[in-house]
Order: sequence, then C-alpha cells, then structure tokens
Amino acid sequence: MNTKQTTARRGRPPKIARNNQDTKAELLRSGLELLTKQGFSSSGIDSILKKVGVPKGSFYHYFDSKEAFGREVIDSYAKYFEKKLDTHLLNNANKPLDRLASYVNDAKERMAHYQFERGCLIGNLEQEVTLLPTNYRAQLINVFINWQNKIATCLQEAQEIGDICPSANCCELAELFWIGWEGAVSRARLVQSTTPLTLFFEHYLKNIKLTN
Amino acid sequence: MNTKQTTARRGRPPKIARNNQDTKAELLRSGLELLTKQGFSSSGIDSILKKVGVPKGSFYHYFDSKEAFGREVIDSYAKYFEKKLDTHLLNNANKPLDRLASYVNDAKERMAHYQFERGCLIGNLEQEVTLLPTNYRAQLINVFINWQNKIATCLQEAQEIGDICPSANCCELAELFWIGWEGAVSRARLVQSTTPLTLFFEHYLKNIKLTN
DNA sequence: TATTTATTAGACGATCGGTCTATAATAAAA
DNA sequence: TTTTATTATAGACCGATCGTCTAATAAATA
Repeated sequence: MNTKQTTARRGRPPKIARNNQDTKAELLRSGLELLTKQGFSSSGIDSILKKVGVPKGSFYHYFDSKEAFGREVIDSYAKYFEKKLDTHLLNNANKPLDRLASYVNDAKERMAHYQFERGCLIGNLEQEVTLLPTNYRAQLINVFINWQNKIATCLQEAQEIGDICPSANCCELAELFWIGWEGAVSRARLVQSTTPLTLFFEHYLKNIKLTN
Repeated sequence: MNTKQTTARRGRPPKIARNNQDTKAELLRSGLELLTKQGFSSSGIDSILKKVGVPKGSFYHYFDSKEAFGREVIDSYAKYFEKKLDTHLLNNANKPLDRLASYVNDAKERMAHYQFERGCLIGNLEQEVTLLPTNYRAQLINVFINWQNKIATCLQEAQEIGDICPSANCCELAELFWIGWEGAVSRARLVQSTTPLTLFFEHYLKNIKLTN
C-alpha cells in the first residue's frame, strides 16, 4: 500500500509530527478501541485524544459533541463488523454452518489476541443503554437486527441443504445466537478464556441441528 | 416489625432528620439499586448518598473506599440472590424444571416492574470487569460458580426423574444457562421487553430435554 | 468535668465533558 | 502578488463531579 500522500492538507499543521492522513478517522479508530474496552460513559474524550496525540480543539472541530462522536463510532463499527460477517457468512467455499463456525473461531482468536480486554462494542453499549443518549437505543437495536438477518440468511441456506431441521424458525434462532453470543463474550472477558465461547457455540450448533 | 428504636445513637446527629436505624445498611441498599442500573464505574458516591440523604463524610466512616463499598454490595447482592434462587429451586412442590421456570418468571416480572432500568448486578460488573478493582474478578467468578451449582443440582434432579437425558452434562448446562441468561437480560434492557428472556428460556428448556 | 468514640459536615485537588479564543497554513479571490 | 476565506490545531478555561480526607460536633464513658 502507498501510505505516502502528497496532497497537501490545508489548515494549521500539528505541533507534534503525526501521520495525519485523516485525523477524524484516527479519532474514530481510537474511540472505537476505547469504547470496546470500557463502554461509552467511562471513556473520557481526553483519553481518546491522548492515544492519537491530537489536541482537544481538533476533536470539537470534527465532532459537534461526544454524543455525535459516539454515533459515528457505532456506525463505523457496525460497518466494519458487517463486512467481517460477510466475509465469513458469504464464503461459498464452506458449508453454511461452517461459515458460522469460521466467524466464531475468528472472534475467539481476536479476543485472545487482545487478552480479553476488548469485548463487543454493541454488547458494551447495550448494557449501559440507560446511561446513553436516548437516540442510541434505536441505533443499537438496528445493528442487532442487521447482524441477526445475516445469521438468519446463513441458517436458511443450511436449512435448504438439510443441515438443520426444515421446521426450524431461522429468524428466532438467529436472534438467539446474538443473545447467547453476547453473554458468552461477556463471560469470556470475565474468566479471560475462550471456553465460554466454545461452550456456547458447541451447544448452539448441536441444538439447531436437532431443533423442532 | 417495630421500626421505632429508642436506643439513643452516639455521635453527631444528622442535620436533616432521617430514619437512621442503620445508615450502613441503607447505603448498601441504595448502592445496590444504583449499581444494578448503572454498574460500578458510572455510579458516583454522591448519587448514592443523595437518595438516602446522608452526607459524604458518613460514607467514608462506614467504608474504607468505594472499592470496599463495592465489595460489600456484591456480597450482599450475592446473598440476597442465593436466597431467591433457593426459594425457587428448592421448592419441592414443583418439579425441578418447573422450579427453574418459576425463577425465570419471577425475574421477568421484576425486570418489567422496574421498566427494564435495572439489570443483574453481577452481569453489569462482569462486563466492566476491566475497569474494576482487580480483586473483583475472582469475587464475581465465585458468585457465578455458586449460582451455577444451584442450577446444576436442580438439573440433576430433573435428570433423576427422567425429565432430561441421562447422558447430559448438568454442570455444563448450568454454566450455559447463566451465560445465555445474562445475554438475554442485557438484550431485554435494550429492547425494553421480556421477549428475549422468554425466547432464551423456551429454547433452553427444549434443548436440555433433547440434549445428547 | 474531661476524655473517648461515633458520626456528620464540608473542604479539597483531580479530572470530567464541553466551550472558547488565538494561531497557523493553505486555497481561492482580487 | 496581495488579500481574504477556509480549514485545522493549540490549549486555556468553566462549572460539575469524582473519590478522599480533615475538622467539627455531640453522645457515651470514665
């Protein structure tokens, strides 16, 4: 990749050198990292800025408020995550249920890689929803609906090739996946081990095959 | 009960009148309420005090620090909750799986009663465990182990009367219950409805009957 | 009455989210 | 070229709130 970009940027240049291709994107990335660790309410703007070496003034140039910032972080995470889901769930090289397993394994590796310090942004915010700006609630629900639909489609394909019972309600099972998965992610962070994730998914798989 | 107590209390009397039989117990109760809503990190001591009408100085008379306070809140919640679990799970008037269902219904009613503002204290803290004093982690894990054992015993009784498959691993299934349940509680708070709880438990029941 | 103990009262510094003005460098306009 | 507008960084500042600590007060005790 060519990281060097010759397009001169307008505006006052930063005091301390930083690869300032896109300050806004860096703030979002840093914010995402912190929010996946700590949630929204406990994440101060200063901590987000410190990691990127950006002064506070810049933050309020790019974002109207912390609330607006949070909205964008959720959006960018949702987009990133949908892409990730697609790479697994739409991979025709694997059978539908193996695609799901592929996602699960990927997630397990990532959690272990970050020493179980990071969880799921949406899961974190879900739990502190009473503390969040009111309009976050609908946004979070929508993200879950999208994820759920992707799983449901995958399960339906599994149903078509006879890997799960024809009478199973794939939408319900998809909802059930995310409910249990978020619980398992949370538990994995507590015990600092992937076993809750493994345990949950093993049973989930077994059960959707038997269901109804 | 006789709430009137004539024993004169030592020390400086409160400026504003309050039924100060046991200030410490009141602080714990108020803390529990707030931590169940907001978790630990976002709960300010001032808010806990304001609800009970106690000045800040009293807090640090009864507790060494917020950390020590949190430990006691967890302890008292764990005790309260174990008692609650026992009243359902040891109720011989019902069959084992009906006892579990009885707990689930109770929890659903309570969540609805509080308009889904309160969740599970342990579930809340579990998710913010990286922000908590380090020794909380082991404490939380222990609480889950206790809860899990109670469910496991109940499942084993169901197994003995043939309501679930003889080859099922009751300990694993009990762990699975809490993993999924916490996920369902979290989702219920998000969508402000008991349907996630119902959905989870319906499938859980169905699956432990079929398992293996 | 003098001392000890229990409890309340409120000061304290650090940090929070958010706003503000000043500064700097470029692009566009003249 | 010179001027102006635009973009962006810099960081002081504000009121609110965080957890902690010290001083003050009154009852119990000796």
